[in-house]
Amino acid sequence: MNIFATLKTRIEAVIGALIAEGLLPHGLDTSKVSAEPPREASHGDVATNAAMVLAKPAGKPPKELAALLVERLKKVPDVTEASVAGPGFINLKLADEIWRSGLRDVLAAGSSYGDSTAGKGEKINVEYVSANPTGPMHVGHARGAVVGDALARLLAKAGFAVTKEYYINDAGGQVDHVARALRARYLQALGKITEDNVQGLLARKEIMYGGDYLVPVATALVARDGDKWAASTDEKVWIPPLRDFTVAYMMKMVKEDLAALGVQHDIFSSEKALVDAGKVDNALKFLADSGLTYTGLLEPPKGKAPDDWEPRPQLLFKATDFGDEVDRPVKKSDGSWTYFAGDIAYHKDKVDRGFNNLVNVWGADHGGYVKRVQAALKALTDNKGALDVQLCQMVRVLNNGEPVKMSKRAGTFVTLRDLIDEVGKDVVRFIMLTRKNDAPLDFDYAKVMEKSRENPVFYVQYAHARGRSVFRHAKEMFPTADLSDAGLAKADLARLTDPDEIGVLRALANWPRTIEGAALVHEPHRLATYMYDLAAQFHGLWNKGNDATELRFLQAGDQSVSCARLALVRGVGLVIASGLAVFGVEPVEEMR
RNA sequence: GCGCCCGUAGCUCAAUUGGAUAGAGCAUCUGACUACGAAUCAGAAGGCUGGAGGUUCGAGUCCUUCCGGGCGCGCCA
Repeated sequence: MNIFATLKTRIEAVIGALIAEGLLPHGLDTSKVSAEPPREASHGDVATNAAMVLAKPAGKPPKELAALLVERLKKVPDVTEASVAGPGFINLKLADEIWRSGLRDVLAAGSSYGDSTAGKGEKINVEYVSANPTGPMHVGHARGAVVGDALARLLAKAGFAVTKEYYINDAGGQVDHVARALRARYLQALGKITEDNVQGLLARKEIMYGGDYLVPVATALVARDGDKWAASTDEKVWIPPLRDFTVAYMMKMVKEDLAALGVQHDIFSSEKALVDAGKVDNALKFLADSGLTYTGLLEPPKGKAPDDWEPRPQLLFKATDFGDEVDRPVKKSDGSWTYFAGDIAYHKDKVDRGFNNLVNVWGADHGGYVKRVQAALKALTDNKGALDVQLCQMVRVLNNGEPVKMSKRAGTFVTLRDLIDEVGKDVVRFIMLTRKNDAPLDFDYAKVMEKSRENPVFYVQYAHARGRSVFRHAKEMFPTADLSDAGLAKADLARLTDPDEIGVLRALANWPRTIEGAALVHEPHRLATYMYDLAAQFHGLWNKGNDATELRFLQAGDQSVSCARLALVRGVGLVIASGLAVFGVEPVEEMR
């Protein structure tokens, strides 16, 4: 248990004692009582709002209640000072020893420090990337991939049973379009048509794909099937095999790209497989049986009616019963299922697999789609299921402030591979996690490689590398000392007395609650801020040793103090490393 | 026209989920290197949190409304 949770239970015990003595009413709800580090360090180590949230139900003015609590809190173990401040906050000061014992906890837990049981082992499904198998992955996919992957790792660290999932949209018209484009490249590869012919074909409205990336696919198809698909002009003959071929090829590319990013999914779910298994029909029958679908007409969108609008009866899902703006079509007017119908089936499938807690990571252009899927999930689970959709805003790729639009490799948009080639996997991952995902992000090649405080990746990695460097020196200086985590835990930590040293220990004690908080609200980027701040404190302490040499971590004549400080350095390194692990980033041993 | 997201220092962004005097970096100004790597650090200055109402002990955060920006808006996926 972390220090703040410990203090909270002790505060609750004090309240309980006051209730038992009849000084506070029975049945007092303490669920809103908090024990948090105050923003302002001068306010002490822990602040509680107990007096303020309990004042009304207890029928006492906040200040009076606070005074009562303060008297008792002063006697609580590890509390050295308690005082009332502002409107009724109670500020506690703790003995330095509690922070030192926190450091021992870090060393004992190692890389699992900060792990939480908040998730109670509950199953949660995180679906992310889910890029259509129609072409190479681009920057936008990269952001979704990193955010989803880090969120999944974060939730796992916070005690959830996480499944990482990818939904392959391999059933709709998009993949047919790619098949048509592939056919053009295929005929070209066979020498039957020229590049000009290809461009002519690709310019046709129904063929929206066909970048150069299809050329090797066509070559591979020729290698496998020869000219088997060249003769027939009937799409029905060649679309299915070409579609399957390209989907398989594209998914292989997608998986390679994701592997290069260090992203791995547990499950790949196929839309086509859902359709073929009849799950769409089943899901919609389920809704129909619940009386949640009907055949009706939709109003045209207000203020922006399409020119060719004409009302047509369609099968609609009663999304408005579950908080959506309008009812949503599940069948096209030709009677075939809409994409939404497939998505209903897919989410039903997730529910049937035991997930009531779902997270989807989507691009911001799908924002308009959120409510209807949430409505569908509520309908499918009798309002029990929860779906959180994390929307990722655009990434602007820049180089020294100049927009980069084209890929060097693919010649069209900036691909995920471009990013990795340019700056490396770890930098891509970290930078993608420095902003909350619903805010646009600038990704500047030059800036993210800069070696300065401006660049959070560098700054955090530098702190880690500096710590490792201290240990390299320590091994020479104290060749017989036990510098393992277990050995350092036995160091005389009472030698850590400088306010800035204690300050770093306080920061380490905040790691577990940072993890829990970030996991609960699905915001992995919070860890980036934490790591940056911890790095800043560490660099500050380091530099203090430049002037005050007695504060340097290593003191040649004093192994005892050196080991205490090495324990601190190691604690910082462990926490940074465990934060980077959530981000899927390797901590570096030294900067080069 | 409707819906969703966003609006915080000159710039780029935080802010413990409703907590106290809203914090960092950059830029500006002032300092610290015969170094456990100064690739860093210490300090100064910078704010009516887009505007106006409301909810309460307490609002950047929640509600209403307006202004400004982004995304989306029947049978595309």
